[in-house]
Amino acid sequence: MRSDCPLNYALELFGDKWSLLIIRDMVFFNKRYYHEFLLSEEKISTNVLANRLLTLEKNGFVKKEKSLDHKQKIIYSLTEKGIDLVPIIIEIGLWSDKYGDHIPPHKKDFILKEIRVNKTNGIQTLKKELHTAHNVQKNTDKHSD
Amino acid sequence: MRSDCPLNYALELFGDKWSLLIIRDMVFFNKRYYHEFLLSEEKISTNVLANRLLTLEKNGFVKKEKSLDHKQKIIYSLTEKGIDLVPIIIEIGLWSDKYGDHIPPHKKDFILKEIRVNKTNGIQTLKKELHTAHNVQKNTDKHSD
DNA sequence: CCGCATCCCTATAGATACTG
DNA sequence: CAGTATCTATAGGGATGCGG
Repeated sequence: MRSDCPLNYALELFGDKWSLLIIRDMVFFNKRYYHEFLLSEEKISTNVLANRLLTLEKNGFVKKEKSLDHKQKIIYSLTEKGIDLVPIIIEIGLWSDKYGDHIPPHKKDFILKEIRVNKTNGIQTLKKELHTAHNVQKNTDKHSD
Repeated sequence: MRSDCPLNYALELFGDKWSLLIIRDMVFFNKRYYHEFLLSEEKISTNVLANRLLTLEKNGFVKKEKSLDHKQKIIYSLTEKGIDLVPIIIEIGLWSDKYGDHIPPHKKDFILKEIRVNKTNGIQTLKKELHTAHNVQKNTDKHSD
């Protein structure tokens, strides 16, 4: 660690170019499988994805388990610590909404929709949803590539 | 750009290990001079600092001007776009407050104090302060190294 | 198939010494 | 003072291999 500043602490844990995108995929697009993350439009490469998932797990943001039906499949899900990154993602989304003039409006929907939900129900609703997400199979929202 | 996701957009602009720390130094510790940034406890090196300040300026987060009294000195200050990163920093601070158990409590003060100010007066107060910061010489808060 | 691991190569980040 | 120059280290892309 470079310092014990709280901001620096966070940046060293998830302040890279990929971690929050993986969290985004899990929270907003219900992705849970390795190959699903590979399909995102940022085109993460396999070695980087494997490395990020490992360090995210090591640092307690993500947990791994084997699928009950297909035992060769691995399910990634968020811990509470990981879900608690959502308010940060939302603030970033608000900032991008203000300054990312070139961003197609429909691309902002997933995050702006979450802001509305968050304002009325709070992040608790999201936590409940995500904590059951690996038990109950949900219709996976299409990630609009 | 890897994609036009709003989150990715933001990450490509300031999602590195240094940019937000420089913003932190400007917002919370009133730093404005090149050498002041070098003194921060994370020990940024000169080339990285120069590079970050340049790209932060290019991307409209920071503006440069020459000091009126000492013309060889360059003053860095935040634009509105840069100040609007504060809510993001605050959310990160809240997260670190929850999960950074080992962080010395007094290290959290600068950000928790800002949260209180933000909740009562909002970020507007901060904006007014910072917009006059390069005109009115303020007692520079010591960055607690 | 699925989830990586490995290898190779390039690009960017960063430490240190030095300069206009 | 505010950076460059130079060199080194790490991150990352792409292809491929490999165990379960």
